[in-house]
Amino acid sequence: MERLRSAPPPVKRPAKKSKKAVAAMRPAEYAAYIGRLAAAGMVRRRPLGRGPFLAGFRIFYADGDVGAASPMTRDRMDYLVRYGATLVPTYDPAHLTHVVTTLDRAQFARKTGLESPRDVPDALPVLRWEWVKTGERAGGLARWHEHAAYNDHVVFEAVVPEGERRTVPEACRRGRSSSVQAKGKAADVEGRPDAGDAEASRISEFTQDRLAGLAAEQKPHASVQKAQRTRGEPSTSAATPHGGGGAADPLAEFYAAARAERETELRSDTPLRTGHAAAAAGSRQTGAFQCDIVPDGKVGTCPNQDVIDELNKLVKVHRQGATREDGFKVGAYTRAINGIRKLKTRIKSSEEALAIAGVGSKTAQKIMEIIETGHLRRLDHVLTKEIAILETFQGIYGVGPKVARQWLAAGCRTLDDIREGKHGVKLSTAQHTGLKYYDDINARMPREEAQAIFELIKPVALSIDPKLFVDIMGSFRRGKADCGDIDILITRPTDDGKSHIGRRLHCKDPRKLTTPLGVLRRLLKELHERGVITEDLNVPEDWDDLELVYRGLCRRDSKGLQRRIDFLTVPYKSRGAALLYYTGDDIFNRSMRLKANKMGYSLNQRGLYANVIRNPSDRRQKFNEGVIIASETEREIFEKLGVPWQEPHQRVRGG
DNA sequence: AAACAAATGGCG
DNA sequence: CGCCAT
DNA sequence: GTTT
Ligand SMILES: Cc1cn([C@H]2C[C@H](O)[C@@H](COP(=O)(O)OP(=O)(O)OP(=O)(O)O)O2)c(=O)[nH]c1=O
Ligand SMILES: [Mg+2]
Repeated sequence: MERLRSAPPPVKRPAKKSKKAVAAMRPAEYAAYIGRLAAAGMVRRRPLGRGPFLAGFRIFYADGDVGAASPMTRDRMDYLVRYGATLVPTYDPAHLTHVVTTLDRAQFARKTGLESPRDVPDALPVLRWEWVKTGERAGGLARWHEHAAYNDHVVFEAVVPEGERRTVPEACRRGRSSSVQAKGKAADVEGRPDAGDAEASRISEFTQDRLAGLAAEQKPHASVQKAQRTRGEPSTSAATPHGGGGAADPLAEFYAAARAERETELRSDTPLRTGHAAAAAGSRQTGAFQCDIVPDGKVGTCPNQDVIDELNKLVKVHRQGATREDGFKVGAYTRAINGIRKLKTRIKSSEEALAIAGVGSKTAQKIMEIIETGHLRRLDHVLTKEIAILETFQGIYGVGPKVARQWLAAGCRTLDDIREGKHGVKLSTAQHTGLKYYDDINARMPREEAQAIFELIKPVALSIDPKLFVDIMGSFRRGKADCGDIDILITRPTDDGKSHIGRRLHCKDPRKLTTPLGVLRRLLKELHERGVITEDLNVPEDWDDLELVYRGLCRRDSKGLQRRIDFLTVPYKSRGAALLYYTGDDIFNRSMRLKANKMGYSLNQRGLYANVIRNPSDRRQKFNEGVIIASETEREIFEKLGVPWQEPHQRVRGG
């Protein structure tokens, strides 16, 4: 979704309509209107540092407005025009180069009069709004297929030429080669004139009747400003109501408002639930939080395992899909599978299937097909070789969906292709190590081996500083019989005024430090020398920080496989939150954090924070950090969240 | 018809 | 920043 | 894809 709301009123000078008249316009009318303004040179066309990256594009923007165009729709239309696009007010494929939409399939079909997005001409891309916003990035507009609105209508652009291809993103990259956008486009694009100086040509390119030169390329723009915003900080001042002059805390009234809101919800409590749980669950669509439900610990073989197996293949497929729809389907099928897993009897009818939470009519049908035939025929079409290849590539540490798709698109099919650097593939250092030990890293180890390796490490740590707390977390702490890696947490009490990095913050005298280099640095050095740690993947850069993360490989002895190992060091005050985080599992953590979020809190590996103000239109975005209310013990955090205490082995929510 | 949303850090 | 990792 |  859109994150910023920084755009000033886009339209400068009215020979125009009154505000009221504008507000009453329907989307198509507004599109035509703003087109006329643009034609008259009355739209400021290049507001920011980037060039008119939409120059020459003829875009139909389809939003869900019923009557008048909403402010957001107008905003976005303004934006499109401002960056050089020509808005086409109706769905008219012959005169379009792009369709941009926020609609789901059904809405889109209704709006365009088509049966389905499949019926859009093959060369005409239908893209999400997010694609437009990528034009502001350093790398310029993203490739179409990465932002396809619907997974059955994905338009690919021409393959990036050798020289352009990259394995690892380059931050300072400016424009894009023209061939990126050149081919595979609507037929009317061929042989368009080069837009030359986009700036100059734009003046005469606006009329809707004329087909503007399409692929006006962004030329490398000398003065692209580099975003300097600090991570996690709000980029707007939307939360400061009155300029926030000299007040101690400009957000004070928002704290009060947030608190009041929470308390209101608390009063409308259901007796069945604890106050906080109800407050949080009240606004929620899919009911309770997973972390609230303590698993009964019973294990039995599932009578519908075959169904689950087939549906999981569908999850695999959609996991590799790049669209938003795919993302939601992954979630939807996963929820359905969780529902099915709870059943103690074999599903016998579609009615029975439909009764399962998370199973709707489509999934119920699929379930019955599996029950009756043992197989889901749809999988024959969607579970392709390409899916398997993408999964193989993503098995390399440091390779995610983007790089995997890039390699596939470039023509790579096997790990040997990657090893041989075919098609211009380049590897980062971590990827290189990941490929070298591909099989080792992807194997899980018996918990006994994790234990044994840990016992090589712990004494070394304690010999550096006997007051350290050192323990294995992750799946090992949850009691799993096999572990994907070893997760080690390190901290140290400060009752003697020292910490696991010594006292360097308060004491400059190196002779008084407990550990001259900091525990972790000394420990890693020692373990390298002993041959326990064999490769680094990710080494902390600022060793002065109390919170450090290390990732690498290790092995029990020269005959052992290479195993992934992670270290996390934290301030002693954070130990409860860190324990909670690092014990997981990941799904459990997300559930706890989601609940915290909905309660007006925020939970991370440092603690539980209250009075967190979030952006109402994007709840993931925080306006402030909040004030810490729990961090020293796990139990305290459970209590404040109203989650029943659960031992590590009970905190399993994922497969 | 709209919602569905963890939170953080390192690399290049 | 965008990607990848936990 | 499902739920509200
Ligand atoms: C991967 C991941 C882990 N975590 C937390 C919870 C995990 O238990 C902890 C360690 O991460 P992992 O080592 O990736 O997970 P794990 O130890 O639970 O399972 P495995 O046996 O496969 O190693 O970090 C998250 O909070 N979010 C994540 O996305
Ligand atoms: Mg682990």
